[in-house]
Amino acid sequence: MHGVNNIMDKKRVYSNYSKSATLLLGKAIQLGRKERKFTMQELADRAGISRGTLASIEKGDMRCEIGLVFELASLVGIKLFDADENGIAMSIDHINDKIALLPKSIHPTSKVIKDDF
Amino acid sequence: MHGVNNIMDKKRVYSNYSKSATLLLGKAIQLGRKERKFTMQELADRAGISRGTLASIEKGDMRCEIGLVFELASLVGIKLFDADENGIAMSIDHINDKIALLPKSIHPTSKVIKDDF
DNA sequence: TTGTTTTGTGTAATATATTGCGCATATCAT
DNA sequence: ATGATATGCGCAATATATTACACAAAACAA
Repeated sequence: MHGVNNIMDKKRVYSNYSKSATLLLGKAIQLGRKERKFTMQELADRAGISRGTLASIEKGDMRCEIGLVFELASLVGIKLFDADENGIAMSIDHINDKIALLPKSIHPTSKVIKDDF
Repeated sequence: MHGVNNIMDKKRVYSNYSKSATLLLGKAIQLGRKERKFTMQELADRAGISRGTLASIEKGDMRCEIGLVFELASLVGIKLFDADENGIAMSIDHINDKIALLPKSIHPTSKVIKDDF
């Protein structure tokens, strides 16, 4: 059960930026689906999810699994990240390289050093 | 409870593309966090989530809420959608305009018309 | 090295998402 | 207009994520 009334149901707070991003992605999925003449049921079946979940995602629901959203985006041909020919795997390596150059754990005293320039 | 053994725990299937995208985003969040000298606990507190969830997200867990992932990305300064790229980077209004031009519901017979060119 | 803090990992309890269903409404093809 | 299908939405049951906690190991500062 949720709260005693609907007002108490929401727990988290999201920034407008991430809300817009989620809504945009949902709308893009809906657009891609319609461009390809997929029924909500058809696309949901292809993604292995229920029609209701697809509806939530297209409406920009923040609480859906990121895996489902990205999978749907992939199914309707949305390029999630602008990557070069080698794809995003290469970007992951690149990010790993940059992470390797940073300290593996962050300690409180090291915070001061950063912002002096 | 999950399955009797770990083999049965996984239920969904994801494409390599969306797996890479999720991992890339998690790594980018980790990189942004370290660049800003944030402890995992600090960033988790700012996002209002637990340290364990942040760890899952940074590892590229597909089953986390998209709202949390996007919120974290926003907190460490990741631009989720490049403004003028052709991928997802359309405005919500623009996408709504394009959706309005398409039929509001998809019917089976209309499917044939699409793929003739 | 020594002490301190971060990080990695696992667990049970709780919170929440997802599902499958039914029904009403809207939309489309004819 | 009529029939057929898609969509919107609410519900209870189930599946899953998230949390809080504890512990060990690794990383860092001095």
